[in-house]
Amino acid sequence: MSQQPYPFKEIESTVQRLWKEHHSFRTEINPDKPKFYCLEMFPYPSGRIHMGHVRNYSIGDALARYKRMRGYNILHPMGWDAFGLPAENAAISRNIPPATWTTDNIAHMKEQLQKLGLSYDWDREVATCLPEYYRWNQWMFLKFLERGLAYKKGGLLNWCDQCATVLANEQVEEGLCWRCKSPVELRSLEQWYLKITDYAKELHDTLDDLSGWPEKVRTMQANWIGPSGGTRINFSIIGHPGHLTVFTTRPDTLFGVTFVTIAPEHEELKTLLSSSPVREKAEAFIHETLHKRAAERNMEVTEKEGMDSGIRLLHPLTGEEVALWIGNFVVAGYGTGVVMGVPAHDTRDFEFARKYGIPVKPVISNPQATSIGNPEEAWTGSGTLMDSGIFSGLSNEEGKQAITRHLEEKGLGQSVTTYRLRDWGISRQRYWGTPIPVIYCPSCGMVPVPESELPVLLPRNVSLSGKGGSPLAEHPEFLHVKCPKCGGDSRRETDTMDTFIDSSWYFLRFTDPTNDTLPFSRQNASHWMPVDQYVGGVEHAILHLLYARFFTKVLNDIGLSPVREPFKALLTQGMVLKDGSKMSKSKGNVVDPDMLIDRYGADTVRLFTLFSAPPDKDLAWDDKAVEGAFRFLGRLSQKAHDLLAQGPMDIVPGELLSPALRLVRTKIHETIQDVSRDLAGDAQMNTAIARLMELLNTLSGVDPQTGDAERRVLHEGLVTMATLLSPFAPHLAQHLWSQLGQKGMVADTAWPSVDPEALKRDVVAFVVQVNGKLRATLMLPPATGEDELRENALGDERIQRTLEGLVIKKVVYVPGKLLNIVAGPA
RNA sequence: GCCGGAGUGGCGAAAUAGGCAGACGCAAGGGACUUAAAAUCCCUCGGCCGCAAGGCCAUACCGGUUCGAUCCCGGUCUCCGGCACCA
Repeated sequence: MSQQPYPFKEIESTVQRLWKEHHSFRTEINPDKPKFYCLEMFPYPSGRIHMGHVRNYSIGDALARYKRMRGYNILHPMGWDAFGLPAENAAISRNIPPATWTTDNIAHMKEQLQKLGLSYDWDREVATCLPEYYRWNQWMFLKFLERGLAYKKGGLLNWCDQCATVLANEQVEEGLCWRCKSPVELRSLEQWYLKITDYAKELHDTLDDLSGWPEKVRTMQANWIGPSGGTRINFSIIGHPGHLTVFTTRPDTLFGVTFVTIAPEHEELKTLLSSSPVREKAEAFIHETLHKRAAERNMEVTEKEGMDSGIRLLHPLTGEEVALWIGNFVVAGYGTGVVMGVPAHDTRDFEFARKYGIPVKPVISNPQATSIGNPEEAWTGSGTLMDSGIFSGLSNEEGKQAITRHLEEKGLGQSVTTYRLRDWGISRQRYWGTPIPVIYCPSCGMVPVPESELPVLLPRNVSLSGKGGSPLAEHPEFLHVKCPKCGGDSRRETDTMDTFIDSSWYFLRFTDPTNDTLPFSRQNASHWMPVDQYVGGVEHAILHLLYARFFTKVLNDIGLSPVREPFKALLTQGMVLKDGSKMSKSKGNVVDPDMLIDRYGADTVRLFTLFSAPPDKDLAWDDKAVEGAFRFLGRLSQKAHDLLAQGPMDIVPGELLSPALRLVRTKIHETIQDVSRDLAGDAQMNTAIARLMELLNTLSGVDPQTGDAERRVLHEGLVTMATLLSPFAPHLAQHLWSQLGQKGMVADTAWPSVDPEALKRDVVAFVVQVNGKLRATLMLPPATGEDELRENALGDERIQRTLEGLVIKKVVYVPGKLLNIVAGPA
């Protein structure tokens, strides 16, 4: 038998042509089959695919192909998250229009993906930068506006000077811009928000129902939304009508309040200060604090600073006068932006009180305190209320409830749940995004663009300087427009939308990608939604997945989306590492997928990325280890060649096989069983592939030259191998399938089923232990009973030697598996 | 600080209704074929002791439950990830 090369290039191009001719992966709704929507996170068209993409899409494709063979009607689409900053940067540095840069990148990356042989229905391809897509962003924005879920507000915002744009809180990482890593500062600007906080409770509470999501991601989202149960308490203001409201999780410490602190940027502060004796000083302090804060954003914890505002409040229960301080440590956007200061029972308040000489009043007994008098630190544990009027003597848990109830009865407070989550700022002063469909009229004010005038097209001929400000404001034909209401001269909104909007509903568009009257029809979405399996990087665990859930809920509320949760199951794949860190251009440790495909073929690259680590773990790239996958496919290809070199053969039903060949058949069917089990549960593709390697190891012991029986068993083994391998290395699988005389496409073949006869073994290995330690393995029929097994074990020389001088005290028997003899000295 | 997750050979990793620890692959060593190399094939491959048969130790560490623990329970250490002046 001659040794043959593994002609992967020829195989892969032939098979890819075959798929194209057969339209193998075109999606058609088939009501006779259960549906399965398999989706991988669509890429940003940066120019070239990287190993992270290869891994993401290899995992998704294996699942889609497996489900297809399991008889599901598959939706497996792909598209492009095509708006974003890099296109503008490329335009500035290389003088190419963003649209051209993006389109070229898409063309190139599509070619790369096609070389991998992924089973996408390319007829459903979408690109978010096309008007056919982004007009629906605008349409949805108008729906949000109608429902009061989009609003414009001024305020201090995170500003990245480098990118010349506003960033959402979610896009600030340790004080740095998530994209360019330069420091973020605060700027006062007006911008559009989406009211995601209206959905905070549902987004949080329904996380429990997402049983197909990794625990890790659910926890991350829960922490991000950050619910916190507490009480709002009103403090009236001396010399002013109304009151200031604080939020606290410790109403039990209310009697320990010795001051109240307000955030420097709090909306009411300016008005209150008008009557303050230290107004000018306070305003200077506020100004200084806010600027310092922006500059020090990326520092760990800023030193606590504050000043007495001169304003005085009244304690709601004791009626005592309490000073209102302005403090740099109070977060304006959380709770009410005002906190009560209880230095005796809060470490921050304690630190602050010490620094400024504010009294400390303990109201919760500390069982660990060594002396009465001025404590050395805040006691934040539990204890009994003291010096708390009628509440003294209660435990602090009782105190929380009693004080809150009391405040509620008197109309001085209420029990509430606050969330850390804040509204989503979506305005961007950038060009390459969806124009916000709003017009400003001098007489009518803000006027939404009428639905019939959508899309508001993004003009092509815009000059980009990168110098800040919105580029669309420099484009007169875009900017100047007549008011839709009164026809007067007006201006368009020149901000564009955050690109996270684009990816917040693309999975719905895939169910109906060419619809030109709606973003998608409810009928098509009802058939395919929810996404049964979503696959992507864990870096999107919070932002993208939260926004997508939010959009799906809103679209459900307006009657469009048939579901409230978009993704039934989520698989977050690990990163691809090289030399211990993530592959990146800046580290110079990238491995180019094209080069690998050229050298080893797509099947090898796919197989290796799936084999080398479980999908959810990080994958350490190893150039040498790739060759293991390549060798496996080469040996498999060789084995098929060896068999076919023997010419055609007849099938003999019910043929009696030699014991050795029966064991080979057992292995074939065990492999079917094991691979099926690996893929059915948590997508253990690495072990599934290991089993296929084991099967080939077994098959390589069968020589087709020996006889017809050998050839027939080998044929069964290789046909089985082709079907089981098809999700992972689809080109070679199809090639073997055809070579072995099978009809049609292996991708459309039913997943093989186990022959229970083949699984039966004459003998199995029984483990014999003495005191829990393995001392012998006995090959006996699987049905061997306890007495018989015991007899055999005691007849074994090694067991006898071990038991010498010992008395048997007990024997444990596990049917079909094990015997443990417990023995000890007499 | 709070919340998650993970610690198994030289390396990537297997194995848990508690029952042979290290499947599969990489690397390494030895051998066959070859003028030679590549490719391929065969053997060895957690540590220690032993000529061998075999024995002892070993799943981060300490302890517990059990006939039996990588798996369950309690404690300790380390690493990774997320959030963080959130009241």
